[in-house]
Amino acid sequence: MKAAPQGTARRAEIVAAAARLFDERGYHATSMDDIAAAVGIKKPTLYHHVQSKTQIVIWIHDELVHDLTDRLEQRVADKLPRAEILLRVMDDILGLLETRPGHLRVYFEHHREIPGEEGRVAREMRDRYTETVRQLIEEGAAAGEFRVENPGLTTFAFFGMCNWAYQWYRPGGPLTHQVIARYFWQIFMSGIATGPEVLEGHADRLDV
Amino acid sequence: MKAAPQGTARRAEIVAAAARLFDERGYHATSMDDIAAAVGIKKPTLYHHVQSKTQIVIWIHDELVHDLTDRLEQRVADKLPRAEILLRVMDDILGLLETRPGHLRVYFEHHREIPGEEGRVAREMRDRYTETVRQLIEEGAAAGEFRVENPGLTTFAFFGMCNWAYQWYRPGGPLTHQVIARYFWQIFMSGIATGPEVLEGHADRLDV
DNA sequence: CAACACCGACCGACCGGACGGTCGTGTCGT
DNA sequence: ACGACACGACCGTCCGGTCGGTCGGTGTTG
Repeated sequence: MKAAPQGTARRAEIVAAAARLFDERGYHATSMDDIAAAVGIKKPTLYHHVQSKTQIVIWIHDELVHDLTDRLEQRVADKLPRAEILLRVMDDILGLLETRPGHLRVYFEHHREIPGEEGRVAREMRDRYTETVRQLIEEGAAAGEFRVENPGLTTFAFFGMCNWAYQWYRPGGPLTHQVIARYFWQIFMSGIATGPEVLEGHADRLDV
Repeated sequence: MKAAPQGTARRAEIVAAAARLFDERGYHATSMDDIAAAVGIKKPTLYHHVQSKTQIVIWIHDELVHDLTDRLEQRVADKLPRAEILLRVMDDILGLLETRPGHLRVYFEHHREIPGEEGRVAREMRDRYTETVRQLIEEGAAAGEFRVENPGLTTFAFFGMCNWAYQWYRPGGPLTHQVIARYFWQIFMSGIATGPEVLEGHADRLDV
């Protein structure tokens, strides 16, 4: 049971500061003292607002996963074209790198640190998100929109493109997340080969 | 009575065990005691073979980056078709998930823990690898093989697909890394859309 | 072939420091 | 006078790393 959303401003501040520090220095290289200092308070005061370090990770994780899930399910409910939903999913994820800096790294690299029941729930939420996209792709294939042999693998390729961005994307660059999302979506939809002749010949023997 | 493996063998054993533990439990959740136990020795003996925990990370990192770089540059020197080199790069990376389990996670998530000069060199090696692929893509574009507006972004999309695999791929599944590499390469080259009509209409207003 | 020096692999016990977390207390605004 | 917010001082633990020493094998020397 959690306290009712009371010190919401402080809490948001703490989550944002922690996520940024975790992103920059790494989770284990960031002490509770560091987080407190970043918010302008001392450690015991930080513990007045927060139960544990793990709880901050859980907050970061939950904020992200709810944000993403809400948007995705709204679009599915609105019955947007499948290809467009995929485009927007990419944009959602890339956009988070600007609106919630640091959150994605925690989400991808530290979700395993959430123990017990809360960890189970957290991982369930991510699976649900992935599964929704997988179904979208599968339905698109059944409808003849997509050429998909293995929906699971295709989903992994899809998420790989945009999820990987947390490793290199930094806000403030020349390209907005909207532009990047559109670009990746184009590749995912149409590929980069100019013609079939580019693909011929080298299909065999990957073993050597 | 059992003949203790000597010198380099021990070192390889340590690197392999450490990488596997780092992958399973996380780097910071794995103590030097754990690593020692996994090799069947005690901590002081481990330190007889190893300078520091950081050094193990460096070893893991270097093994991987040299392995990848050697293969890639050999293929460039052999003047294989560019599309085929890309296919093989994907297969190299996916293959490492089997031949060097755990190494990729350390490579991606903990390279920032290598400090000072050695960290600089390590990061230079990765950049060189990425840059080689980027040039390959750029040349392919100039040669009319690939349709590429932004080679840098295209490279990120390419690596995203295969690098992300360390998050979900587990050896022993129904699909070999060769099959997955081919599959991802197909998507990267040709996309999944069955026709241009799938792409039309939803190109504007990503802002909302 | 003994006596001895040397050496690499090995380990029990220990150190120093960092870090997550707590306690008791003070200080406001209401 | 009460709760929310703040803090200095402190605790227990864990962990990277070290110290001093044992053991067994391998020359080397008379």
